[in-house]
Amino acid sequence: MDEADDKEFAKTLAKGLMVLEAFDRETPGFTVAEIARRFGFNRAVARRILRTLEILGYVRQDRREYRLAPRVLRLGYGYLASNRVGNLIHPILKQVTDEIDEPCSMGVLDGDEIVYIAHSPGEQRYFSVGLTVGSRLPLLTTAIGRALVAFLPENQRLELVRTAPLTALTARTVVDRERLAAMIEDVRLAGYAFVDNEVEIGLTSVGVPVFAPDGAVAGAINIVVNNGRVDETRLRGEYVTCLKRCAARLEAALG
Amino acid sequence: MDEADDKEFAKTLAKGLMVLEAFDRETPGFTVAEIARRFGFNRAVARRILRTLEILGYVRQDRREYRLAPRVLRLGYGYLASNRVGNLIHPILKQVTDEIDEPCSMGVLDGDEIVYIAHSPGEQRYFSVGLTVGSRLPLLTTAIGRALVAFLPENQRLELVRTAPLTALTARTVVDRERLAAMIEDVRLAGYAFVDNEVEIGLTSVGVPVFAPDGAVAGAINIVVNNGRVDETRLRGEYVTCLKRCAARLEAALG
DNA sequence: AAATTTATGTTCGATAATCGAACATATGTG
DNA sequence: CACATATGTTCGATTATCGAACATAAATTT
Repeated sequence: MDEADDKEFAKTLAKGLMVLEAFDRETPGFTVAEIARRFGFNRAVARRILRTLEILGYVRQDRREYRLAPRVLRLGYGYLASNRVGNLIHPILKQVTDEIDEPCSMGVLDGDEIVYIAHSPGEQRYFSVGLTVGSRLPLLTTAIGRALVAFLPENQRLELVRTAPLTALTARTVVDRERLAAMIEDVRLAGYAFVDNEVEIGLTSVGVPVFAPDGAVAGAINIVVNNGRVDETRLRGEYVTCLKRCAARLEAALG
Repeated sequence: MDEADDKEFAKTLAKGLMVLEAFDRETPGFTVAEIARRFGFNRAVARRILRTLEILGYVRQDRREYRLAPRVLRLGYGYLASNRVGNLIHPILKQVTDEIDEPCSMGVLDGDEIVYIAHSPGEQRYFSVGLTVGSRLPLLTTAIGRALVAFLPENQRLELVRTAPLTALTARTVVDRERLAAMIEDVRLAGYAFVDNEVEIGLTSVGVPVFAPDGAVAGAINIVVNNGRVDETRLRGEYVTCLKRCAARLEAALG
């Protein structure tokens, strides 16, 4: 973070936002002291921030512990509304799920991660990973991420391939950046990404890019399936075709 | 807002959050001056807040205009993750949509509004209103809202029936609070809410409450249909039954 | 093109918001 | 019950934030 320019940076605001982002599936609640410790704030600071957030309705206090309140959803909602996720994107993704009963999502680039902005779940029988709006995934290890990166302007693409985090989620995860660069090149030529067992053993995913009217890549969409349910030929054929049709619809709707 | 206690309230944080909430479908972008005018900030203040938000990645500047960046989704994501919206709630709602192909949502109480925390769209052919995670609806005019209010503790229920905003969205909207109180009483006895043309002419909706393990109402779920597609008997019968089954599954999963 | 209007960039002293240490009180634990 | 730990509360010191004033840039009009 480039917080160098002292006079032009509202530190209190930054701290408050840090606090809001701290809440998580693993740690849904914090006491004042926990927040203070985690961020190195003085306890009085942590307390004032939490109290402010409580007065504004973003958190609720239960005993000593503060938890997020539904009002926090307002903060992200403007983004979803601006991008017409509800009335355009989500229904179009649902068409994919209707056609082939597998979960389908749309994500956009945020820093060096993919953020899901819409998700249409398939049958819920498998797929333990809980993906929602706001879920984050690594850029270089996922089909949706590679589909997006592959169509970024060259300098940005190279930069991300060089620097984006790369952790081996499974034994099959490609962590060699040279090899990755070549794979992403292939994605650009093929027009889609195919990722097999690199995120979680047993999951295969295909992804294609979605373009903005000006030709820049705006995001990407994917389908995730359990291995064995669908063979590779069909994934690369029928499923990719379905995704591409979906991408075309999205481009038409958003254009 | 109870900003009376001077020493214990971080004003800069509050201002920053106001700014983040300002972005909208209608006004997705703001200049520094627009923000300053809207909230009565000094321009230097508005600028510093926007620059801070930009450095932190929550907004992006394009020419003079600032727009939300996908990072804002992090702020609400903790809430969704804490409540297991992705891996539990959403798949269960999808079962409803699979069974009867109509949109189904879950909402919770936020102040005197309902906020959607999960939404499973049906066929996209109709239903222009774009509902997503984070969408807000009036409490007393919607089936989902009435289903929730009806099962709140008495004092809170009466308070909300007395004070929650009540605007006539259509000619059929019930705006008489006495009558509304009686209707909500009926909802509690019947176990579900049925609302017909009060939100938008042509839409009918049914809603049922979802309870937390401690017996308190945690939220509510609904189905919305276009008039004429389904007759009232079937809505009150089959559809309500389906919703109640869904509510039971949610209660089991979250309990 | 020049003039006018409106928006933004920038600076800097004044002000009040924020900080942090220190102590008081509450809560949990062995 | 005593000890450890967490939170509530206060208040002077500090410095982050404010806002007026001016400079510059961009739109709009004549």
